[in-house]
Amino acid sequence: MTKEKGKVEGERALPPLPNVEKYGRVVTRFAPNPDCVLHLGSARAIILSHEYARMYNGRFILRFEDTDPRLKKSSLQFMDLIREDMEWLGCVPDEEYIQSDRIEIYYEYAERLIKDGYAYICTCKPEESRAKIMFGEPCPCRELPPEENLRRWEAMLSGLYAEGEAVMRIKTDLKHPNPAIRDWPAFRVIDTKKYPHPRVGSKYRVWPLYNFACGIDDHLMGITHIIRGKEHLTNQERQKYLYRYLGWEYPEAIHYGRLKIEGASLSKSKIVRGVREGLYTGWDDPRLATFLALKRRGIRPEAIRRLILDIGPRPADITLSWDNLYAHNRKIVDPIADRFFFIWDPVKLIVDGVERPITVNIPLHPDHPERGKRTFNIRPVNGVATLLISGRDAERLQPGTIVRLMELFNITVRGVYGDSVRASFHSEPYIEAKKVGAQLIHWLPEGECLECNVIMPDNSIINGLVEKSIRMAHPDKIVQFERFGFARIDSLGEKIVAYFAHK
RNA sequence: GCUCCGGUAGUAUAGACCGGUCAAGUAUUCCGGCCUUUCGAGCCGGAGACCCGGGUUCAAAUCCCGGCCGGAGCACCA
Repeated sequence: MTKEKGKVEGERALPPLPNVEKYGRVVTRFAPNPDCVLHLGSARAIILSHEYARMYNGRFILRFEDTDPRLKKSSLQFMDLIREDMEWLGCVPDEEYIQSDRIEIYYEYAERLIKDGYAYICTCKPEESRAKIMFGEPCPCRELPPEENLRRWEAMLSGLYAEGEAVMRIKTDLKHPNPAIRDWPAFRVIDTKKYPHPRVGSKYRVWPLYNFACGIDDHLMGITHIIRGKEHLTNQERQKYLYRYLGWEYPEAIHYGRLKIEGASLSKSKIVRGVREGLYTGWDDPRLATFLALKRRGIRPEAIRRLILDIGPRPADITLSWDNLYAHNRKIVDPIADRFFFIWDPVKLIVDGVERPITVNIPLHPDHPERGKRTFNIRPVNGVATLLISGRDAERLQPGTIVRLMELFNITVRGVYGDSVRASFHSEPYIEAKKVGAQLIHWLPEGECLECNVIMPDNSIINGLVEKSIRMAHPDKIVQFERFGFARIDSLGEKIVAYFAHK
């Protein structure tokens, strides 16, 4: 093993995959149930699987596991949204499969296992078989000869059993110390007249369970390295029986720990329910940790990728801090975000002693003057200029202090009169402000600004005004509102709408 | 209750398989300084961690045992 874990530009290299040399080519997969949009919780499986495939010049497969038309119903809409999410993330699969297309394949293997005496059709009441298994005792069905089981299987397929009346189980070890491993269920009956599958309707009424479909597919698709959460550890044990009976070798499996992010729920059912009930504004509600929400807030996919690479595949449970994501994103976004003045909670600033009109040009980016400038015009009336400053700054202006209006001039604060702040022109050069250590604040000329709503991560709205040059931007652009934070321009209509990313 | 998996600074991660070079590295966060016409970025410095108790050993973050804490599974869900 190499001692140097080559670090590229602050990006952590992933630890090597086990036994790569055993396989001709690394093949990984991401296998979601399309019953929700993707979120940060899925990021680890997707990005790690994709990254490892890329690292070893292998293949990355997307497999939709839509085998529950009843409880965890999938939908075509989610399949499309998942594909879009993955493309946005930069994890485009080399191949795509959908399990509801492969039902007949699963049937073939089911039959083979029954014939070989490794599986049986159990027609006991669900509670009864559960109890027997807990005690490690066989039910009468388990002892039936393969021919009888085959007959029952045919009956299952032809619709002779209703929901709950028959289930196919894989024989394992009834004395296994972990009851979860004992004779696990592989197929059940679903009344698809009542619960039609979104893709294949009521074509099938016998549906494979997770361990069967997943186990068969991982082998058939040549998956060499399975990367998934450690909640699947017992599933691995279950599936190993399947592999033994079929004479297959189980792939390498990496089980990473549970990922949480402070303050956000990564539960798919809660997200789906919340959106359906109108608790959230949609899949991209800023309070959610869905990729759609992160995207809308101006989090770049590359930041998510770096975060996940940072975290790696270790099995310890972790709770991420948003700061961690923001730090990555800031590094990506800071060099490209144009700067604008945004005044929240605006307060009038009336400055006297301004003898002539002034036009100032301020670079769109302090480090990249070549990118252009924005222009402001101040037209004093009888030596009095009316500007706007943020309420938070206004509160802190003590009478008598000198303050620099960024890129404009220095003022001496007189005091607050009514709802406006009064001040007098002090001097123009920046050096004067520097000499006295004056505070720098940003401003807008009255009449040269547009209304702007910034949607915050908690879905609250900050009302304010933004300079008219914001029209130079376009929707989806990430900008920095100086002394406020980074935000993504959402729309440039009558009223400007932006989503706050982070400081 | 049963089965399994974890526990390094506020957060995340390296080191653990193959004990010493780890009085523990890195990123972020926080604090201070420099720089800068942003409370942004950059640069420099600082603070901050091996869950606890035993054992093995010349030597333990690393191996073993016990405890504590956290998580997952025990569905005719995935």
